[in-house]
Amino acid sequence: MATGMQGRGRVEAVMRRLETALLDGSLPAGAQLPAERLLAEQYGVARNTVREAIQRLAARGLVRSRRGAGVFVTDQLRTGIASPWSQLVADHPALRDDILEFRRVLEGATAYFAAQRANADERAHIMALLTELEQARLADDKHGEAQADARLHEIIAQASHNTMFLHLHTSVIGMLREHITLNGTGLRQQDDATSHQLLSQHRTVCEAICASQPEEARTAMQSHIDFVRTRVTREDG
Amino acid sequence: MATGMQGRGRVEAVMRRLETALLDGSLPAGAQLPAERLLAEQYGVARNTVREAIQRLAARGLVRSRRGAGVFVTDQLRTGIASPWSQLVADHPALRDDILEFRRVLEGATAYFAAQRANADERAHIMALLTELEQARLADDKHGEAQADARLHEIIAQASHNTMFLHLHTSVIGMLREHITLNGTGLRQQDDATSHQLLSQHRTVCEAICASQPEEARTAMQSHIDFVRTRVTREDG
DNA sequence: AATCGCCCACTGGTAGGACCAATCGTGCAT
DNA sequence: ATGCACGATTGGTCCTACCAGTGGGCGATT
Repeated sequence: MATGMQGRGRVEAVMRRLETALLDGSLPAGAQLPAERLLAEQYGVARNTVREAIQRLAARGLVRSRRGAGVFVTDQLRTGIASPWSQLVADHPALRDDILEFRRVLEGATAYFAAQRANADERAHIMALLTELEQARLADDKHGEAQADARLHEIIAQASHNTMFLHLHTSVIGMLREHITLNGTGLRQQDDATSHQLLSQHRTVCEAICASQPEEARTAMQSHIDFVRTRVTREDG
Repeated sequence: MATGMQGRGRVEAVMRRLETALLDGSLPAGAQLPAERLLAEQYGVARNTVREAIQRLAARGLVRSRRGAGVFVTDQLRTGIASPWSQLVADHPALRDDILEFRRVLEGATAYFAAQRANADERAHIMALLTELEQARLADDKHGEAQADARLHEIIAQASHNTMFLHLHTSVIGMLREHITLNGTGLRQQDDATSHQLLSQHRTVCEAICASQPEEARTAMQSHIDFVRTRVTREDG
């Protein structure tokens, strides 16, 4: 053993060394790691240990290994740390269906209670966001459209005046959005027809909420989610 | 090799299988995974492969391994969604209303999907727990009654075949139960009349589920939650 | 000489063995 | 009944061997 690496947690020790190399720039993005056999010899550990350390880094998206070629550093340091769910969502497409199914129930109930309890300010805010969404669509601003969409659902969750719905909304839907932006499996509203339908659905939901019609708000929101679901489930990996 | 696991990505295949077990509840939080040697034999792969898969799960915080003891499932999936709540619900009892309102929606939908998708085993399990609940009541076994009640709701959540409902159930409802038992604000069934009504409600829910009547199951479950809500909100402070 | 194609060294991926060290239940001795 | 020692079990590490893509270099072809 060339190095003074102690017996407790050799895998973690190797992983930390590699992490350090990633952070201090000695292993920049795109670089190729030394061969596993070489790393094992350099660190004075077995190749198994090196492999397990690399597996842990790969699980966090820091490196990516290609059989026959080598292990390469990704640029995931910028994209931030993903929650444990996002990886699960990526690996298990069935989970996406479950989430969308849950979202249908959750957002339906959220719209229901929002229609029941939204105050004047919140209604005004909702309508403002709706017009903002409308203008973003007219301006063909996809990014602003998505942003306004997110904020609209957010304020509706807030208007439900239920902490559970609000928090679950931000965490679950945020998780789903994270997955979408990470993997690029966008339900992308590239075509104008889809975009227009989405806008129309949003308008129906908002009007129902502002007219204090809970049942209508729920069914409108659920129809909206159903529409999104049809757009997202037909592809898949 | 025992299983038909192809040569491409055996580590990932093992990891997915374990993830699936984590998601569908067959490996609940705190449970111990089978021994690595056993998993290797079961999956028809080398122990190295199993270890590397476990390392990847450990890197995401889904499991934690203790030398000499075993590999254990963490509650990362639950805390990822429900983390700040257990403290908040203790500090702000008003949240309980929000939780009960949410629970009404959640368990209603859970019963709905359970009635839609429960298989024969799960239906049998549900009915078995129902009779168990019945006998616990006849024996005046309050503790056993509460236990059977919890397990009944749990298996219903499992029968919904939606991982989101299952995990939210175990986290949110579990948290609520914990809070209830801790603070002693037991809604429960001091008087026989209440206990009898609860049992009757449970029977209605179970029968609707086993008869594949989603709408009836949902309304029955929501009536049940409403009943619980009236019993819990009038007391305490 | 330029180009194409094959081959082999190198890479990660998997297998299966052996041994060490921490843990925990069991049964014996007190 | 209590406490201690032992051993079976488990994860941690090491080793060797072999399989399977990758890619570059070398030779044959044009």
